[in-house]
Amino acid sequence: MLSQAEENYLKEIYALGEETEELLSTNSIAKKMRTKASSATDMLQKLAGKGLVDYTKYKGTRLSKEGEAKAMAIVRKHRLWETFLVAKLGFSWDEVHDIAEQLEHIQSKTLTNRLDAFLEYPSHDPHGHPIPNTNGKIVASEGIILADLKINEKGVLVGVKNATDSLLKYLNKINITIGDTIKVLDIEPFDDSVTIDNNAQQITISGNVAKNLYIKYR
Amino acid sequence: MLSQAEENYLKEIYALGEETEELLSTNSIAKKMRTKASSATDMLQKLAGKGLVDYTKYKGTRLSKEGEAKAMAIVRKHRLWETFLVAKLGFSWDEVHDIAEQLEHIQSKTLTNRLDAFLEYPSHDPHGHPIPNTNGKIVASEGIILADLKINEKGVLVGVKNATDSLLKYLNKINITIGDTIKVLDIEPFDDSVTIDNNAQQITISGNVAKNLYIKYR
DNA sequence: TCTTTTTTTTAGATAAGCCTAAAAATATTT
DNA sequence: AAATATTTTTAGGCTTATCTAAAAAAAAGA
Repeated sequence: MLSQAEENYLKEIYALGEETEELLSTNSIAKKMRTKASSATDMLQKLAGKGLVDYTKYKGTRLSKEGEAKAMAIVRKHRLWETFLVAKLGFSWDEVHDIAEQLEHIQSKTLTNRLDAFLEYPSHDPHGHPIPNTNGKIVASEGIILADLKINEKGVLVGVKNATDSLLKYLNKINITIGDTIKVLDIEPFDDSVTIDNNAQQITISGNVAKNLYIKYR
Repeated sequence: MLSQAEENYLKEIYALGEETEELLSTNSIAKKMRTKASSATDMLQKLAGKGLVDYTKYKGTRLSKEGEAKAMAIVRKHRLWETFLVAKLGFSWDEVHDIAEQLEHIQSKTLTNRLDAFLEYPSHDPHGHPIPNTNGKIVASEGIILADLKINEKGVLVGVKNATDSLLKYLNKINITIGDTIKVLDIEPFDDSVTIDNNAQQITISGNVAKNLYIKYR
C-alpha cells in the first residue's frame, strides 16, 4: 500500500505529465509538491524502486505504466468526491478542492465504485474535468477552448482548465457556470479579450480566462 | 491540528472510559491500540502535554474536558459516515467500520455538518449507537439490553453494544436487523439463552448475544 | 574550450510514531 | 515484611518524509 505522500507525488507527476511529452525535471516536481529538490529526489528514488516511475539520475522522470494506473485511481477518487460534494452536499465548485485532497486517499475500491453509482456515473467533475473509469481510462473528451471560437460561434461550457481558486471565484462572480451556453460577440485583436453573451448578459473576459474555458459545440 | 494517531488514541480512550469510572491503565490503552505499552506511554505523555488527557505517571489516564470534546467530534464523524455508507451507498452494517475509520479523520467542520443535514440529522448510526451533535453531546438514550427483558415482553431493536464483525455477521445470518420488533418467548435459566420471536421466526440466541442487543419498549 | 551558473544528488539531521530491552515503580504472594 | 511478579517508564533504535549544506553533474556563457 502507498503512503499519502507517495500518492500525492504520483498524482502531481501525472498532472505535470499532461502538460508535456518530455521527461519531468526533479525541480519541477519539487516545485509542484512545494518541497525541496532533495526531498523530491528521495521520493523519486523510492517510487522508482517500487516500479512506479521511470527515473534516470540527472535526466528526468515519468510515470511507469503501473504508476500511471495508480495516479488515475487517485484522480478518479478526487473527481468523484468533488462531484459528490457539489451535487449532493451543496458545496460550490470553488470550495471542494481541499476536502477532496483528503478524501482521495480513502482506501476502498468498493466505496469508490458505489460512490460512482450513487452519483449516476458522472463523466465530468464540477470543474468539467473528465472522470476516469474503473480501469483508469478517460472516455470523454475535453472539448475546445473558448479562445478558439470565432465571432458569432457558440457552445456550452463543459470545463475549466486550471481550476484555481481565484479563477473559480471570478467565474462565480461574473455568473458563469458549467452548462452555460456562451456565444462569442466580439474579439479584441489587441489583447485577445473576448466579449460573450451568457444568459442574455454581455461580459468581457480576458484572453487568459478565455484560454481556460472548455467549450463544446451544440 | 491533531495527527491521525493522536485522534485514534483519543477515540479509543473515550471508548474505554465509557466502560469504567476509574483511571485507565497504560496497558489497557496499549492493548486497545494494538501497540506496546511503551508506545502508549509516549503518546499519553504527548497528549498530556497538549492538555488532552490527564495523565499521572504509574497511576493512570483519563480524557480532559478538551480531549473529550475532540473525541466526541471524531465519534460523530465516524457514526455519520457509517450512516452515509449504509443509508446512501447500500453497504451492510458489517462492512462499514474499516472505511469509517478512515473517513473519521477528514478535516472539515462544514463537511461534517452538511453530511449530517444530507442524512437528515440521524440520531443513531447503523449499529444503533447514538450520534453526538455539533456540540459533542449525545441526546438520545441507548435503551435497555435484551437480556433484561422478561418472558412475553417485547420491544424494538435499536442498537448493538459491541459491534464486532463476527456479531454483525451472525445477526445478518439469523436475519436480525435494527428496527426489528422482538418478543421474548423463553429464557433458559441454565445458560441464560433466550428464545425470541422476530418476524414470525423463532430463534434462540445465547445469553452473551442477548447482552449485546439494545431494545426499546414500544 | 574553459569558467561560471544552475540543477541534481548525496550526506547528515530532525520529528513522529513505533519497536525492544532494561530500569523503576507498584502489586501480589508467601 | 520480604520476595516475586507485573506494570509502567525510560533509553536507545528504526523508518518515513522532510530539511540544510555540500558535492557532483549538466548547462550556459565567455
